[in-house]
Amino acid sequence: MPHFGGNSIMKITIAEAGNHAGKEVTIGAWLANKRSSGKIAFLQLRDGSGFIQGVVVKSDVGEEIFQQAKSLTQESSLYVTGVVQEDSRSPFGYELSVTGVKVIAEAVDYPITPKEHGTEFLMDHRHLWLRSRKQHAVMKIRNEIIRATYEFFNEKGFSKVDPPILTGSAPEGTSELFHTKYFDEDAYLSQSGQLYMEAAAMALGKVFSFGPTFRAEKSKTRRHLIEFWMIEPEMAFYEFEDNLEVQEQYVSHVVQSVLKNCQLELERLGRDTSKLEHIQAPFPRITYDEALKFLHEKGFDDIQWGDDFGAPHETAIAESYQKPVFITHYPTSLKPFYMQPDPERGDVVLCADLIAPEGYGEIIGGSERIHDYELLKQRLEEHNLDLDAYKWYLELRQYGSVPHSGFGLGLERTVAWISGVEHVRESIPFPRLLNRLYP
RNA sequence: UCCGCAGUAGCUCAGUGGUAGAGCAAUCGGCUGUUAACCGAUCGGUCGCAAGUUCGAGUCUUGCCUGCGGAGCCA
Repeated sequence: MPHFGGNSIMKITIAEAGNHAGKEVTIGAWLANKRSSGKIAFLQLRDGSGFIQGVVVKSDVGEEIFQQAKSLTQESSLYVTGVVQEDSRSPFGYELSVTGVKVIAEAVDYPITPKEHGTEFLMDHRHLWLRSRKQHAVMKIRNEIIRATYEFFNEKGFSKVDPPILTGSAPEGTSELFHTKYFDEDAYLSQSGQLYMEAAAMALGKVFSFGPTFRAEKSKTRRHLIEFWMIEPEMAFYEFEDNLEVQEQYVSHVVQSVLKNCQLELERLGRDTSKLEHIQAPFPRITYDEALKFLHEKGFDDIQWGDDFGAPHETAIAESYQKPVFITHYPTSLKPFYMQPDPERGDVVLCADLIAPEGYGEIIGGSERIHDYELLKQRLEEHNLDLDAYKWYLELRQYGSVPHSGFGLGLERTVAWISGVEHVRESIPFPRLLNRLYP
């Protein structure tokens, strides 16, 4: 028997295999799948860093090790020792010529077999489903998007600021909030950190947040989660147009980073990368009025000025562009109280939604914020909001108010779009859905 | 909440009123380059739950439960 984990054989990860070609190494791994014949066996190994095939040849390892390899069960954990071989037949470029296998823990009757499964079954086994090649690839892309986000904002001089998750008042009156108790008081789970980020921008200039948000909406579509993650930048002295430029640069940077650093993952997902390659700033912009005219020309007669766009409308608009498209200057009545009116037209606000291509819907909502104290107070009253609860927010306009803008990007929709997965439930490790709180 | 579809073996499904089926998984055997490997055999069932129609219900009717797809709302 060969030795395992001893001093003479280096323990490496699969991702590092290319640096050890021709050398004998040990890999801690799980058995994703296996195939075998009378005299050769193929072990599909994964260790989180990647996937590699182990080849066990009976005439090389002898009867005992060969029989052991043949009897391994799916998802058993192993220390596999072997020689790293460059091999053009492997999509990864390398194989492991196995010299020995040590079982750490045997897995009996792993539920997710290498065949097709339904959504309910896979979601019930989400804790195991994450191990599959496709889900692994989506999680790696999610991680790359997060990494590229920090990189982008750090390079641009932003500071990361963390708004609270437990809040006493509703940032927006529209969405349903999760209610909880804060000792004897009522409290709500945050559905946006924006108002706090505005305060932070007055302290630190350019800031961004990255955290979970909660919407108790009975939404049941491929674009909705109950708990999802948002990136919310807020910038002092940035006006409407400055805001759009940050957004298109940020989204472009994220897409290009994934293209550069996640090639294997995109390939494994079968993503058509040609549709991502030209995602470069600037992005097209159309106003709400222009979008409405376009929709009427397309034959949508179910919508008139002052109505919000539905999913079919957004998709129709997105389909006529190769890039994400900004829809700007929505009617004031459709948008939250804090958005700055267009100085040339009081009935629309300086806002923009960014609609992703290929039917993934709105990935960003943003606007210039009202910085005039009297106007903001008036809007709060118009929306029947409690002035006491918003006292601190109004004070931002009393002490050195400046023009400022910001936006919120929905991480899961962005992951789903870039990965090309159909549903946002696959773009977060443990999705919280209308009828699912477990696992 | 509304509209539509579905629930049969561990998984994916076929079975439209007359003996409960297939592929995969599992178990055993065969196979020296497999890529959801393949070939042979074995094992595997409260047909979502309840009531009804019928000589007879997986199949038809009603109610309920669960899930999926979409809508509204939103990122």
